[in-house]
Amino acid sequence: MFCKTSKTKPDCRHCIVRHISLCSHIDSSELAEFQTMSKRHQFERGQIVFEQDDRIETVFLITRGMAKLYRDSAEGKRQITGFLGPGDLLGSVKRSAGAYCTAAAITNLDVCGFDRELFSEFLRTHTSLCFALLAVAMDEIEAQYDHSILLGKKQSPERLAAFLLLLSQRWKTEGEDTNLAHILMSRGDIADHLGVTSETISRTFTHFKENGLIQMFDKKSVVLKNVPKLQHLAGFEEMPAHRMAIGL
Amino acid sequence: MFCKTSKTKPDCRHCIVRHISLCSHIDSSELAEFQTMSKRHQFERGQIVFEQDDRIETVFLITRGMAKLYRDSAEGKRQITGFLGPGDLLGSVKRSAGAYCTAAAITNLDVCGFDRELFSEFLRTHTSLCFALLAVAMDEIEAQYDHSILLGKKQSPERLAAFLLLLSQRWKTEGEDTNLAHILMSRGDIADHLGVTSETISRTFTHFKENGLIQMFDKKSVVLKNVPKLQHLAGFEEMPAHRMAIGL
DNA sequence: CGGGATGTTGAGGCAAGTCAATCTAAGTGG
DNA sequence: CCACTTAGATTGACTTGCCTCAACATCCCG
Repeated sequence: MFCKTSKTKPDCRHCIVRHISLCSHIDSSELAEFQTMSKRHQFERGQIVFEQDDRIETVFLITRGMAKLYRDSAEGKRQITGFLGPGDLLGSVKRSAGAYCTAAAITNLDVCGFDRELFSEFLRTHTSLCFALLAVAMDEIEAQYDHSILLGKKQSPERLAAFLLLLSQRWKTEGEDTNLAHILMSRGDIADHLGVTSETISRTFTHFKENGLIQMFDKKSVVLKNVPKLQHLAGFEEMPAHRMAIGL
Repeated sequence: MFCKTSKTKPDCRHCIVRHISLCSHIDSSELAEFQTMSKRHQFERGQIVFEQDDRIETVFLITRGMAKLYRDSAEGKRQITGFLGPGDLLGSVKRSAGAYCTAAAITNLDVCGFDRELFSEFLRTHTSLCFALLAVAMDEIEAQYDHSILLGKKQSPERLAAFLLLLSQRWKTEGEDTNLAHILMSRGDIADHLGVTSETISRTFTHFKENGLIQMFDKKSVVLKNVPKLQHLAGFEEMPAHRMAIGL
């Protein structure tokens, strides 16, 4: 794996994701032991963290930046199963077998790496953390259910509306206006996530602009001008809640 | 909940799903304690086990029959997130909040019911079971990834081929030919699972018959006549493995 | 043996895909 | 600093797979 490994020792106590990640379930007394297992890494924008069917040796906890998870089919089609940000967990604890997805950094990425075996062993001896991870995994299942509904039943405007609302809620920076969405991924990535083509994403964006639903200063930041209408389009009764995600 | 509760005491040691369910991770010494928590129930074909947004008080382990899990949207669209059979777990351990999906019996259904709180407590005190359930949850996430790929990128013949192969592998009865699939659900259910209409399912079935891919004695049982071609259509490099599923 | 539910087949329409031509933005090197 | 390159985004014209609506067939169960 070609990534920078930082020389600075990690300090879990003052970690930026201490309270928004799985680590919030590790109490102070056990934090020291947990910390000794971790190594900081960095990946550059575009770098592959691990490839589908690769054997997973390390699980990563993202502290900064964003990654995409995808699987390519034999015919060259790509489905992006999700995007992961700060506080999210990358890599399957369970399997010594191959990774299900490829993980790639879409921005520069800071992560905390744990040897999979050690992490797994830590889980087996710390029931509360294991239970917490189980809860995260179940949230992930529900999130995937949501995505199945989106892919199975919604048309493209509904899909993009749902995606924009989700973006604006997850990963919003402290104190920032809730109706601003930073689009860190390309149009093609959005398309591969929402099960449409990038052309359709483009057309839907302009359609939203023409109808005053959104406003765009540049291609990477969208202001949601009419949240209720977007929510109605998306079929959301309320705003999606922030959650910890996991990517396998 | 309107369901029959059996008078016969359950005997976990000789349970039909003892070795193909989560219970296989409970060793004999702890089985007695586990057994005292369980109550057998039966649901009739068509009965609702729990409704979406219902508070979950009981988790069920299916011992016989099949259930479907779905969520209805405000506009009356339905997405079936999965089908569950013997050995599969029904109901979220984690949440005291509402169920994500509605669960309905599509055949007569025998289940083992556990009080959610008790089950959750048992997990917190039995790390190996908790870890085993975590592994099941991660398998479920991967299965949902697969389904996202199906819904996001595949056309209807590919979808149906994948579904038939999955059906023939999961829930196959002992010693039965692997290329026979029992279709316990309706065409509409298949459609709502695969993100198409029931008409499209019908048309694709006849298309498969005309091309010698399958043969049907009646509407409920399909013989896979050309598994390699179906696999190629589905984009499967190998047959899907049996797994324990979980439905929330 | 009827009647309601479920499944099949046909005809026509439309949302989104495909292909292709621009437009834009971000580098890169002279 | 500007010309050149390249990747990504947008827009348009055409095509298509699936949906919709509707008619008909079949199954199941009292």
